[in-house]
Amino acid sequence: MAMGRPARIDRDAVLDAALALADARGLDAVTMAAVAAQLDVTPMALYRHIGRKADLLDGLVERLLDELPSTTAAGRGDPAGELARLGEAVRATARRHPAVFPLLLQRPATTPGALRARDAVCEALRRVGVPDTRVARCERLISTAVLGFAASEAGGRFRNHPRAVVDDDFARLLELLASLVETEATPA
Amino acid sequence: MAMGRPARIDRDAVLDAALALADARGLDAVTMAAVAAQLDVTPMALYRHIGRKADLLDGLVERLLDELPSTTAAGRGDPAGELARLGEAVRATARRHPAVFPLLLQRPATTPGALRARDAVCEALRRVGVPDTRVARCERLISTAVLGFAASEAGGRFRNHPRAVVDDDFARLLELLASLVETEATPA
DNA sequence: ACCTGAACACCGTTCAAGT
DNA sequence: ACCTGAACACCGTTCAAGT
Repeated sequence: MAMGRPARIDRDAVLDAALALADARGLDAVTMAAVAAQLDVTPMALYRHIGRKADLLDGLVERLLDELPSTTAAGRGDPAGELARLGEAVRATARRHPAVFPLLLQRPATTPGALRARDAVCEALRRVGVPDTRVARCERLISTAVLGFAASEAGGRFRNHPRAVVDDDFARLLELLASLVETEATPA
Repeated sequence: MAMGRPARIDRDAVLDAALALADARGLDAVTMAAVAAQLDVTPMALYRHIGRKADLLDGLVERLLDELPSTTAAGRGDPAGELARLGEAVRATARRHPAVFPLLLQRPATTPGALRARDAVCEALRRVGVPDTRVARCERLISTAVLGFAASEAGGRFRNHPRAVVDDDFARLLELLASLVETEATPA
């Protein structure tokens, strides 16, 4: 039934353009006009595909969440290994999208992408032996600490520390979280 | 030498008005026009007192940092006590200024206020027995974890968890950090 | 159905001018 | 020295109109 002319852009194309702009020139550069220009379209054309600019930003956050690791069939690894994998994936996303990343801490963890990322961590925790009653809290603590670190790094809070120092800090954080997991995984 | 007419506003008054606006109606409401209106002045009058809007935002962040606890002569308390004091102070500031708080993770920790807050933590760590060579890293880990948690809370990431759950999560985080401090404070 | 032109209210910022 | 009026380039968003 759908008739009229063929679409030149869609929601995905809009988010692609906006994310590229944010990565290259920062969040302030993500303007309706600039995004539209990348797509060879007028700013008004965007409104058919995204409700308003706030939705566009939400869409960018969702894009980052989709980059985070979902459940992999990784062997029944040790906690430290699982954590290192997760942690580096989060940092890699933060480095790819430093302008958007800090927004992750400002949205409730209830979007599809957030649930997916959360479940991946929860599943890893269960696989590693954390009892069901402890999994949720454990996940919140780990995600918050790792996100907080990565957001700090992406936001530039460690700007004047050498990379090696930041890497060592992160390694120490992961050790600390591994000790948390081990405590929780050990039957009282 | 200074002549001309008396000033009706100053930098401090501008920051007061902007912070009140941010607290009451969010960061988007902090507009040059809105801040000026609170002060019964035109928007252009603000530019003599703050360079540009970005500086105004930096000034708000500095205000929050100034609220954080500086060195107190608290007795040679245990690590857990020191951490609880610090942690609750940070969360209280986050709750007072939820719109501005997340910006804390997006500025290098090199402003006067940031240095003051950092030194307070470092001093507490030394007081509690952490050797000088370990203090800096320990402070970064603690500050990042606490700031990340508080920013998540202020930003609304835990919006749909009951307050009691969030409080328990925070208590668990402090325990974890206390174990870090204890490890560092114990001579190898 | 999808995009555009015209229009609107607002935004940050400058600069010369008033007091 | 401090504030304002006028002006500018830009911003998000609407709506009716074109195809």
